[in-house]
Amino acid sequence: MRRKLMRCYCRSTADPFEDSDCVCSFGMKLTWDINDPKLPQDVKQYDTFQEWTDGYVRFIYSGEDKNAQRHLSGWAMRNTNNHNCQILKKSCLGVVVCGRNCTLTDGSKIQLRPAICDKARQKQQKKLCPSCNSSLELLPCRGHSGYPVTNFWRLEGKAIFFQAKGVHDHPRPESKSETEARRSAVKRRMSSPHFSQKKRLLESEAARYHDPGGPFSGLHHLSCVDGPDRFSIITESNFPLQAQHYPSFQNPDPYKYGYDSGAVAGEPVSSPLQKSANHRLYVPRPPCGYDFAVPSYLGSGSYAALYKDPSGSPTPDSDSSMGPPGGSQHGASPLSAHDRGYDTNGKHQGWKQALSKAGDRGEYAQSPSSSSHPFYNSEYLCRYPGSSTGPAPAPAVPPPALQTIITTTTKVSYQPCKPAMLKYGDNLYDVKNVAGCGPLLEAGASSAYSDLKAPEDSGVIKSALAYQQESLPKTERADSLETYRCGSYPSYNYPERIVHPFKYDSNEY
DNA sequence: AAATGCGGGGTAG
DNA sequence: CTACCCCGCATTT
Repeated sequence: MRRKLMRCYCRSTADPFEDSDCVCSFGMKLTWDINDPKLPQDVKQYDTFQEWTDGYVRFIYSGEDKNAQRHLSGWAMRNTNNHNCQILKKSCLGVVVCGRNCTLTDGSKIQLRPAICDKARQKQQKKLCPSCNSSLELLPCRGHSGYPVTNFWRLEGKAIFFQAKGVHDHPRPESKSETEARRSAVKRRMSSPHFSQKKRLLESEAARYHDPGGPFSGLHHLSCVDGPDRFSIITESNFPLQAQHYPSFQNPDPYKYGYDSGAVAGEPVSSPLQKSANHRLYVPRPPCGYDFAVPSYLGSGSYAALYKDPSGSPTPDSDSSMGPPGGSQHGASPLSAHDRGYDTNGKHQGWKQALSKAGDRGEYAQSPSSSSHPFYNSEYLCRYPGSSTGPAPAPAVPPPALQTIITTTTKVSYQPCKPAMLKYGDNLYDVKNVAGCGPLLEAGASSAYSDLKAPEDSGVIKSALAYQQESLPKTERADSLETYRCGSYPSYNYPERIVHPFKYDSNEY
């Protein structure tokens, strides 16, 4: 095995980040790309699991982390074949919303988690909005140059490397744990003796999910009449932002508790009320509060405002749920970002795209937009803060503008499964020693890591980071450059969305 | 029934 | 070639 250089990966990376006080994630401190033939070998510090990653971030989790092992994500990610058995690629399905973008009395929105299974998703989309009865619509994710945001997972020795590319341009769906919790709750309910009776009641009053006076009146959501997966209601705030302030995942696995328990995941600690409180706090969302990723575009209110139903068009195809770019469906050509009125997308699209490209592997994008692109300069957050409100017609132009600076993902070594040579930059590495499909570098590289890729990260990440930084308390723009390598902070991403699983009494099931 | 992964195939730039 | 997407199949949950 040829190790190319530094043994201690840490050393090779920027040292400024080595300090423990650095606010960046450990993964972001290191310079690596999921596609690198060799990843840092001697990782001694791992990041805490991040449920809601957004933007161009990288994390290195412990191989012991259950969530990482399951390749979990709060976003609805589905497996995508990248023909690379060493790297698991997953792309975002977006979020299912009410075709009319109806707003509940409490101002919340319905934001369902798209079913991962194509078949299930089709079914899901045939259901109607529990609140207004209009058809549900799948908002595809197009945060990565018009394509869905992608997440990459790679097991390397004892570490699980995670890399995300793209900035979600849609609200967060109900998290997996929440969905599960809700389902189980429903199940319990269904089995309960009183179920039938209740069901009847619910049905007759389907319309009043949110009774203002109820116990949860302070919260946002309603009960769903349709079934567990029917929907989750979320406050708009859910969207971007705030989450990060939520200190939830500090421990290595805290997250898992959420999953395992019936409790709403992620909110280990708070009671419904509390959540609510948090929620509200963040709602107004300060322009600079998001984790980095997304932006502010959606401010709470904004999202709502923007998303007006256009024609109420019935849900478009169901199954196409996925494929945006192909453009075929959903109108979604990248540009058309939804004609559905979901302007949000459009607005950010431009920059996002720029980002995305840059994000992947590149350096700063030269594209026009890049220069001014929010992601590229810390001004972004503040600039677009309320953008939601603003006009911003976004150039919904797709990828065109960007130049391909980066290669997106899956690129690299494509032959992982077969012993062969990995091409890296200009060099070829013989990987035969490395097990074919096995842990690629693990064996061979025991200690080597070629620090090659730098270009991309720098650019991309930087921007992303800078972006993230905004959300950090003291950090200033100036710092961005310095810290750009840092990723989102663990404690940040946390969904603040509140959902009341138990309120979903619905019937089905 | 769904979620997950895998891998063959096809398409577009 | 690269980067995506679609599909079916098998395995878990």
